[in-house]
Amino acid sequence: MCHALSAEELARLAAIMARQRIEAGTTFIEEGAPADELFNLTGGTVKVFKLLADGRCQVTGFMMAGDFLGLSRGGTYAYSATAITPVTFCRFQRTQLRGLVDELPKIERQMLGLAMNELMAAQDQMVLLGRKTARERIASFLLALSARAVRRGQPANPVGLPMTRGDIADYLGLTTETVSRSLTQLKGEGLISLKGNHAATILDTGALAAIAGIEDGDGPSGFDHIT
Amino acid sequence: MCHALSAEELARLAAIMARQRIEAGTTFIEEGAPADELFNLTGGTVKVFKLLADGRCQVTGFMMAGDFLGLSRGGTYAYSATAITPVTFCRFQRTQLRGLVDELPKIERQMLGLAMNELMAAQDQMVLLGRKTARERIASFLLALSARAVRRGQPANPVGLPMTRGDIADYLGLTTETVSRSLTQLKGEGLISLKGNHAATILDTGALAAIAGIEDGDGPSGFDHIT
DNA sequence: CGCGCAGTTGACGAGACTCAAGCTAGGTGG
DNA sequence: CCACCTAGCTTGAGTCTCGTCAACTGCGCG
Repeated sequence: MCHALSAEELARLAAIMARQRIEAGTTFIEEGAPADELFNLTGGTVKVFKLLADGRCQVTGFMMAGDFLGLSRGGTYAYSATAITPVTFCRFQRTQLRGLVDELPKIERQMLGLAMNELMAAQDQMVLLGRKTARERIASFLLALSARAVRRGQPANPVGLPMTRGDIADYLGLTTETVSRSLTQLKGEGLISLKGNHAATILDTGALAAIAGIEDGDGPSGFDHIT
Repeated sequence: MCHALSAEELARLAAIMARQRIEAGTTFIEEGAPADELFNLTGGTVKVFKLLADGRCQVTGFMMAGDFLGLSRGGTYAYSATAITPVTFCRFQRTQLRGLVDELPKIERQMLGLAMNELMAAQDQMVLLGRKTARERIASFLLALSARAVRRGQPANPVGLPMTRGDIADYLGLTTETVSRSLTQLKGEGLISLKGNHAATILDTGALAAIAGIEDGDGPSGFDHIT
């Protein structure tokens, strides 16, 4: 990231944080609960989601190492978060971080960058949810996961799918059955192959991108600082 | 807003900005164009949208006075923006604002606040697009507009609808016809009344909120500073 | 007065959801 | 080491909501 913190600044951060590890399946943020803490993921994958009164679920994102969690509104968390693999994170008291931020504006700049990137991802997701077909959603999803892996210095293939089909469905605004059918269809066309339930290989990136709508993955990557 | 700028700071901002007025229908930001400028709306309503290759459109938001525009990625705008009423705004050169931000961290804090609020709105919209029925989307939309009006010190009713049915459809992930049918249906049930094509009155807020899923409008309002 | 666009209404069809069986894989215990 | 067990996945059949296509209405403006 372009405005990295200095060693001294990192040390100050370290002073107020606690490292922790939780197992898969643990819900460590609940929408509506008092928002006292912030989390910075260091490993594993987390699903962030919101529920409607009747239980319908929308996953708003899958978070990985480096992502921040704990967005709040009116003193309570704006969403729930559940580990879908074993997860490690740093935990901060909101009040402590607030004081630190006053002294280290750089933190604010970093957070602004993270927020902007999330906002752009959210807008891409709105296009997906509002206007794409099931097939297009699945293609976009696979490409986005692959692109994210590359950005993290991992190979583009195979694409890890730590979440269940149900989680994918709740992320893409579909049902488990439709996710399964679409994956099977893409496999049948030779565009992807599936390795067990939690990995896929993209065999024809071009064709998949054409289906997805050509915004190849999450998009190029970072935002340009300031709005 | 909680961290307002001082008069001196506002004056410094004023030095690098230009006020402007554009008429309805003008597209003043185009997705993919070089992102040299930032915009701060002072009046009117703007639709922000993204297009797919085949012309499908997703409106990601309707912006009003006080909102910032100009999010970019890789040096180009991440979305398009079109005035749906006559619009006034302040225009900044990105390069100039960047220099100013280095001197006035408060600006960054304000932008972080705006970004966070937009992010929360985007997450609510993802729930709407991914999991709500047409009827629920329309109910949510009307309540959100009404709540936003109240937040701006305007009456809750009637709700102004400056955009066309097509714009509403592109915002809610529906078609013009479905928007029209849903509005007619709610009117038939006595929950709302329609005044011409560009205003609605909410007659039964409770019933509408029950349909919408009870996150009454945009939600309480502001975020709590820091993630 | 009439043209034109926005909106409404209707008939029909398609894509995704629901409900219901089977199937697989990974983990457990014998 | 293997058989079982169960959650998760796949597949199928039928349904329904919403999209598509088309006609009509009504308002605003020249």
